[in-house]
Amino acid sequence: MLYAELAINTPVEQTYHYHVPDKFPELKIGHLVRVSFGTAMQPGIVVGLDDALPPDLADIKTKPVLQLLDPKPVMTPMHIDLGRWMTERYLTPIGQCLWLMLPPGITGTSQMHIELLDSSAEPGGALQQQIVDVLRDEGDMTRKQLEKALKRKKLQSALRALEDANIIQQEASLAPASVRPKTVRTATLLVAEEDLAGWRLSPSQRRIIKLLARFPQGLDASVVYEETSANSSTLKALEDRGLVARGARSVYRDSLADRDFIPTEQLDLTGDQQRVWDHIRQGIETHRTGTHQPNNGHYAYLLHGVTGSGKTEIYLRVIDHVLQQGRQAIFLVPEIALTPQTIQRVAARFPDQVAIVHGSLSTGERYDNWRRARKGEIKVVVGTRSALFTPLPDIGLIVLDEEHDHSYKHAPPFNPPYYDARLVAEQIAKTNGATLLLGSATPAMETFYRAQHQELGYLHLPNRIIGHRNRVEVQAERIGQVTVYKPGEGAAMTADLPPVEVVDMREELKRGNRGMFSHSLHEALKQVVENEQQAILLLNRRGTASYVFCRDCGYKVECPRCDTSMTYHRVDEMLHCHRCGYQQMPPTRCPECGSDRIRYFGAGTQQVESELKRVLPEVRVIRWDADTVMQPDMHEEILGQFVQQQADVLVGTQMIAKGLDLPLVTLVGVVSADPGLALPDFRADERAFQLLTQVAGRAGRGILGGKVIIQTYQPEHPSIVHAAQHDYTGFYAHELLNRRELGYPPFRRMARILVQSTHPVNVQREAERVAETLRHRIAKLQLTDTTLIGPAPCFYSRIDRNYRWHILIRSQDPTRLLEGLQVRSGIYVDLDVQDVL
DNA sequence: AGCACGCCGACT
DNA sequence: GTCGGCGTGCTC
Repeated sequence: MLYAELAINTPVEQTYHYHVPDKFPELKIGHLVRVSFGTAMQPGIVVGLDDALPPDLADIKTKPVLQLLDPKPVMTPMHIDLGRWMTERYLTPIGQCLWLMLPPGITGTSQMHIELLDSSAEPGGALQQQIVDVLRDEGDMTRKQLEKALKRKKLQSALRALEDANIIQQEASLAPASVRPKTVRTATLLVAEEDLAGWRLSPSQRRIIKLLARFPQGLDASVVYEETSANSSTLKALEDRGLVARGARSVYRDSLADRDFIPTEQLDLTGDQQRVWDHIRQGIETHRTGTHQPNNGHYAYLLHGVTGSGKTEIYLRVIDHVLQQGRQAIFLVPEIALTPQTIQRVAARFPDQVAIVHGSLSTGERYDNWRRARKGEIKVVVGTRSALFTPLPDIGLIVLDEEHDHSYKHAPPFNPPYYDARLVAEQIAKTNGATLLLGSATPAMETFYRAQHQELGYLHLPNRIIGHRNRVEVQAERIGQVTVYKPGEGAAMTADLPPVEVVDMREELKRGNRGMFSHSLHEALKQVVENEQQAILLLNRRGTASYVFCRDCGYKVECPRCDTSMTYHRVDEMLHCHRCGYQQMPPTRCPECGSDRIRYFGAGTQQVESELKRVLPEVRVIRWDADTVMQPDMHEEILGQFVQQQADVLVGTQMIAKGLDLPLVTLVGVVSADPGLALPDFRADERAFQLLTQVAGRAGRGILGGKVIIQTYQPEHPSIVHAAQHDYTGFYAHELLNRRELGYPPFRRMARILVQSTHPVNVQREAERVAETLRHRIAKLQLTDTTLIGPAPCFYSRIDRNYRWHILIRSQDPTRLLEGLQVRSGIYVDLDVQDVL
């Protein structure tokens, strides 16, 4: 007898064994099947096949595999191994780890159907009687429907009593998948056009025939309607007369299908790029020939390159190389909407081979991308962290661009496992003999540390490229200016990073300037506008909020669900909560004292815009932040407007610091660098440094050069000092000392237990209970290197009605402490925490 | 996650 | 005496 070991999507760590009836001779590892599990009907993934049961299960009687839900395996053995690895690393049940890799909607959920057997029954008990009445009036239904009809849950015991009395029967079934292949209607002409000479046909019927005659293979009905302005009844009429056959065609939902990318060729490499590329290529060759030592060998690299140093061209070269070997590549970016230029470049270099995978796709699009990838029809997947799990048959390369970005961490309020895409990518690379490239201008502390310790190959691109000498000269002539840049190696022109001026706002205050802009920044902005160049103004407002408050009594409008200040949005004239999305009308009178002197205060982009217009009345401004971007596609629109010089100044928050290439920007101003420096997060300084360095890199990417002005009240802060000097290694060395002293990553791992509850008392009690358990275990297991911080309220102490407490754990191996820990709902265990706010 | 089993208060 | 509360343990 053949037995299948299945992973079921339940919060249970173990797998379950079922026997395989003879009618499934083709059953393979990775197949999705339907089985009875407990009282439910569940989908399961085959993770093992064997002729015998494991010895400890020898005298168990197995249930059968009931159905094959997809003729093809839904994942490769590599992906199953990856799931097992995640189970161990993140202490998350195998089922949940594997389901993470499936497109949503591919399986339905278990449903309990209730059938009334004896409609004349008079059961004891009011509830039982109600159930019988409802079933008699409305017919058989599912458990969910019954709960809804009776407006109550907890029907368990009543239903069981009814079943015992043979009044009803309950049967579990698996609901059908909510996502399916899409089909479109087609039409094909069945006769020759000339044979219809004597037929009486309406004008629209004639138009259809005429059109279809040109396409003997048939056309999509939608095209027919569009071209002939006929409708389906006309087509139906033709079908009824036997002239046209209507059919259906299976299509892929493809969000890229109606976008054009102008194919581009490879660029010549600079000397630096050539060295990096040679290094990677040699690595791939050695790897493929098997002489490679996987553990200290460098199939995994940190590509450390300043902004504009040409990392993307390296990525494209490696992708191309891997595709030529017949393998596929995954290219991850932090956020699709914020990196349109990068995506554009990848899509243009590999036309018709790229799919884009991210969270805002419809389930249909995700399903179709997934199916195409599984069939080997996609060569390059570009996407956010979840794209890592695309079932490509033979992954040869994984790129993580801007690898320091925190969006590579999967974290609550999503479902576990709380994986780090950098580590998962490395695991895939390791098991699949693939190359891993982690690229950044400001690598995460952990990543650089690992590169220093030879766990990752270190590749460096220290120079910014402005362009080819020819192009630069042509451009300079056109603009009528001499470029400030110098020729580098080969044909490339390279540039120094822009000079950074740090303005001490305390001095400005002393000189009587109480405005938002220092004298320096004001002058620089004026210059930019006069010279018809462009500027970016960054508002670092991580962890800060603006206020709507009463001038008379000081009352502040707070979100009733989060206890954070609400922000006024001019777009819809509403107050918004940035944590949970709650909205309300702005008060016209103070709810506390009745005063009508309600004021809006805070360093929002709106305030920057108004102030800018006050000091430079002729300036044209575009704001780019979460308030102006209502839909995801507005990112590209805003960016497009700025690129086309419809504005002089782009004002925005963190998101403007990402990988934008804006050649006309000659000035970057950081309005205030200070928020974010004082946050209770051990990565706060690192984040601030990264943000400032990244945004500074936006200046002077064209031939015009540029400069950066950082306004701050803490000019001596290490994050600011080092960012101002573009000094990554200096910052790294300084921060590493801190981390070592405090036992933070990379010296120990940092785990976090987050406790959420709508009851402030419960949440504290629960957090203290968990902490007590942990202290107990630390003592019992003698985990001398493990220390707890907390329990304490989180920085964001309430989000969306939930009060939040946490416990932070510093440990060489938090797994030992946390494995087997009972976590009830509302408790989230994150073993590699990024954000601790 | 569901669901069954099991042991204690408030209802007929 | 039963209904139903949720604590504990199991699902091949």
